[in-house]
Amino acid sequence: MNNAHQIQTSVDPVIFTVFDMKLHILLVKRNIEPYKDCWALPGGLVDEKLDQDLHSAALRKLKEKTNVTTHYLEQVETLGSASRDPRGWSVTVVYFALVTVPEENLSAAHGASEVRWEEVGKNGVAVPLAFDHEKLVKAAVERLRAKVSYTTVAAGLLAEPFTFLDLQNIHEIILNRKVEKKSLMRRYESSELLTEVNETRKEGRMRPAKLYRLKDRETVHYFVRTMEGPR
Amino acid sequence: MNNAHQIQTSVDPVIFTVFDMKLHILLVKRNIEPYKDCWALPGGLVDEKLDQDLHSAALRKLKEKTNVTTHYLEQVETLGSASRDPRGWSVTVVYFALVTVPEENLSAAHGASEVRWEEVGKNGVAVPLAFDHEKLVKAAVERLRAKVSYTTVAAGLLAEPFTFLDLQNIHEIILNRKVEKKSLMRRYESSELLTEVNETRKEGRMRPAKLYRLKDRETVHYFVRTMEGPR
DNA sequence: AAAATAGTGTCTCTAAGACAATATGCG
DNA sequence: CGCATATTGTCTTAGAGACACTATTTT
Repeated sequence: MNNAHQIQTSVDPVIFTVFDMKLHILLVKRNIEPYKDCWALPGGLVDEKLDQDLHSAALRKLKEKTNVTTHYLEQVETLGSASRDPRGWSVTVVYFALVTVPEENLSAAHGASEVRWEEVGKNGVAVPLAFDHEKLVKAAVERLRAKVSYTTVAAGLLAEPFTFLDLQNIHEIILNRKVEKKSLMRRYESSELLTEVNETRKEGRMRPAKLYRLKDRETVHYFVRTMEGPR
Repeated sequence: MNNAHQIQTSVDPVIFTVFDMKLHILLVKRNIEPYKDCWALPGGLVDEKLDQDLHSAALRKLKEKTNVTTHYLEQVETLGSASRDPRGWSVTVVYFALVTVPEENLSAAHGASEVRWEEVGKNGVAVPLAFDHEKLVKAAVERLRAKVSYTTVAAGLLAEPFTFLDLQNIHEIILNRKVEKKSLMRRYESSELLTEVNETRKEGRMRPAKLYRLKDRETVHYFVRTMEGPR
């Protein structure tokens, strides 16, 4: 049992944000082989010296390749096989992260010559991705959709303060379908996670909406039922 | 970026079964350092030569250390850190597996001098475990309980054919609380996963229960609501 | 028929879906 | 005021919890 293991271990964060009424993920263009010049997730090898654990490895990747900060980071799944990387057996731990607004200062560094927010459509992203990253993205999107339909995580994507309409839009964009205004309202009321803010945003010539903040950006409420959508 | 990674990668299956009206997991006694003579999960290093991917690595461990077969194997989570193994940075992928009846012929082989089914109580197992295995067990038990409360996975633990009471017992044992007979019945009826079998089991001096089989042991039905239990 | 467990009926309750009805701020 | 959106009311429906009632064997 003393075979020196050469299994490469990496973390691959799928970083979600919403803008222009669309769900986006962050991609970087690889500038080394294999898959040079191909778009990929902003992940990379775990560094035994730098990283205390997997979670902090994922946070380090987030910080290095972008400089977004996140209020939510969750492990999705781990893929490992002999075939997923041409260089040999490899394992990657997929995370998904939610960030509010895309920062302008995305730093192209550490093996990334370019960084870009890419729209997530019905069938994932439009560009081909390196390795099995399309599969990883698919897994992360599925997890995100599932989680959004029975928790309050989606609220973490919003910049504060936000209106109820913002909240509704976020849900509809992520789930890619309409959600019932009243149902959503009831859910968030019962969660007691929102707090009204008494500022008000102008926004044109009609009744202005109330503004809300999360009492605690770290707390996620779990509901016992999933939102099913129209029958 | 060419540091030779020495991260050990292992899989640790948490193998569940139910007998004597109690939930049990399979443990092996380690016969090598570190944690020699300590009980541990029946896991071990991924073998680049033997294993095509993580899933088959988990199946191999299952087969090697025990010879149970399972109808259900699910990845739970991956833990990796510099500190969880005294020998250095390591990553382990935790799986949970459901097996029907404990087989008598547990083989003590491959680094295990003893194999044993250990009862899972309210706070995990009674014996101390090697490494961070108690944490891994806790994660697996939580996942199992969650899953049982909104899917039909529990049925996979039963030897066929089984009665409805068997099904109810399995749920109550895993969840560690009463479940409503009628609710459970409705759920399984709506899932359309069971098929009546027209044999009948004698069993003493009262009305015999209908016997069921799963139409397909691989299919798991997901409900949109969680069973909440008594209010 | 009595015992004893198996299986069903049915009432209540929670929360979601649907969508109508009001409320409110501004021009 | 009237527009346009915000917010609330409320009816319906699905499915869980509670628990009583009926059914079916065997002795």
